[in-house]
Amino acid sequence: MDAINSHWVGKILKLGQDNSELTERQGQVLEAALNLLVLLGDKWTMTAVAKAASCSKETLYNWFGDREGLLVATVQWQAAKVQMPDVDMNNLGRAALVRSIEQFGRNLLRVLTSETSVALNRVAISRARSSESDLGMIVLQNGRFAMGKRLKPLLEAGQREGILQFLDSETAYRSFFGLLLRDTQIRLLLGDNLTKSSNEIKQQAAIATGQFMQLYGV
Amino acid sequence: MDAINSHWVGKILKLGQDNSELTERQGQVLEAALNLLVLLGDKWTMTAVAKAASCSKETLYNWFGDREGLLVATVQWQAAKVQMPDVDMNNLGRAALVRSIEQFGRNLLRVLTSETSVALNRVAISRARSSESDLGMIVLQNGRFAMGKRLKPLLEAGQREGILQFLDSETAYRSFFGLLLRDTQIRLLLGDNLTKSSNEIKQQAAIATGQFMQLYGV
DNA sequence: GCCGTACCGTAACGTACGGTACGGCAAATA
DNA sequence: TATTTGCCGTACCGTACGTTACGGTACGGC
Repeated sequence: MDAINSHWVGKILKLGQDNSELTERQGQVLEAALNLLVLLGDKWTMTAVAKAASCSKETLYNWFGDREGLLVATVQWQAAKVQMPDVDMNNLGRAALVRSIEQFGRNLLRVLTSETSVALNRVAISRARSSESDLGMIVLQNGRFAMGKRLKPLLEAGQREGILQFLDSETAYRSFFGLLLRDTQIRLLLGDNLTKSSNEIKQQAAIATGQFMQLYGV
Repeated sequence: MDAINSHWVGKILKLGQDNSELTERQGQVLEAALNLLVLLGDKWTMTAVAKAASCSKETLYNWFGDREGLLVATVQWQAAKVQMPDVDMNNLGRAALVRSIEQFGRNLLRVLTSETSVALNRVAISRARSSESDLGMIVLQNGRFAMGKRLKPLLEAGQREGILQFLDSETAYRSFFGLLLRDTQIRLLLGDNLTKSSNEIKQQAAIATGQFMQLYGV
């Protein structure tokens, strides 16, 4: 594939994390592609996307280059939709800190157990080795790492206030992640039927937060 | 696929967990298939297996039925090789209990971060939705659940001795799993380069055990 | 009105791969 | 020795899917 002269390469590369360059129609196509990814999993195909989006395959290739490009654009389209609310950093008493962490945990758990996230992680994992564009890293960047960037300042603030204690916030975050998810994510990925009601998510976030405070509270 | 009259079905179904029915030559083929799975990932193909094992495709189909059957047999072949040592249930003082848990954690962490485990989980995840034989469940059964069967009696003994306290051992096990692995497994699956040295594994198992005792010790 | 551009629908191409068929050969069986 | 069996190597078939090509339509600019 001679990518040098292709008119779409610039667009793909420029896309980066945000999708401000996308037209409304392109967004519709990506939305259809995303839904189909959740629906079909590894049977997701260019023809199917074209049909579902009511567009021609030629358009898909013009806009996104190839299958991998469409996949990446679809993943980023979803990533841009998931915006974690900023955590509340004001009036950091212990109770407020706990509330913020717990709130964060609820969001993280809700996102990572959603059908969409599971489907996206599945496809990224299945292509983790062979993919040129390293879809796995994109998913990690937009999921696991982006979350860390949100939570860690809160944890560090908690440490400054003398409420928390740890050597580095990265490790503390990883602990919280483990307490929160346990084996949930891998079981979902493997097809285990762990349906998490909104209530269970709330409860699990509360438990994890309590355990986290027990380990890292002063 | 008309499986009713196929002469191999009985063999496949009888296999179950153990592979006592396999001839030595069949074991060699599965070993080659396993190595190739680690090496090729989703590019694992019947032709490649036949070539690597120096056998004909026809033989593969005669022995294992179809691609899925060979995949399942390969996974079970690996599962039979990984035997967790039984945990030491005697003289259960607190120190001995902690030592046993930590030892268990080391093994679990070593297995689940191995290239083989990652490759197997990858292929099971990528086929989680479409697979007729539910490869994901087989992997879970032989990995996550089999481990639980080993650790839980130990935890329950610890509770009887008044060293540990929890509502049910399943939840306690899930907590330990989370503390031990954190985000390690998902990151490995997604292609993140987390090389765990034997020393780091030891250290991480110690940390997780300490935290587990902090949460569930009396 | 005419041209270029963008897009849709669909057909066609190339290839990779799951699955099958068959010839040959060597060991077991009779 | 003659026959059957089990397996290797390889050629082959059918199909699915990524990718390309092309005819047809809508539309904005000159």
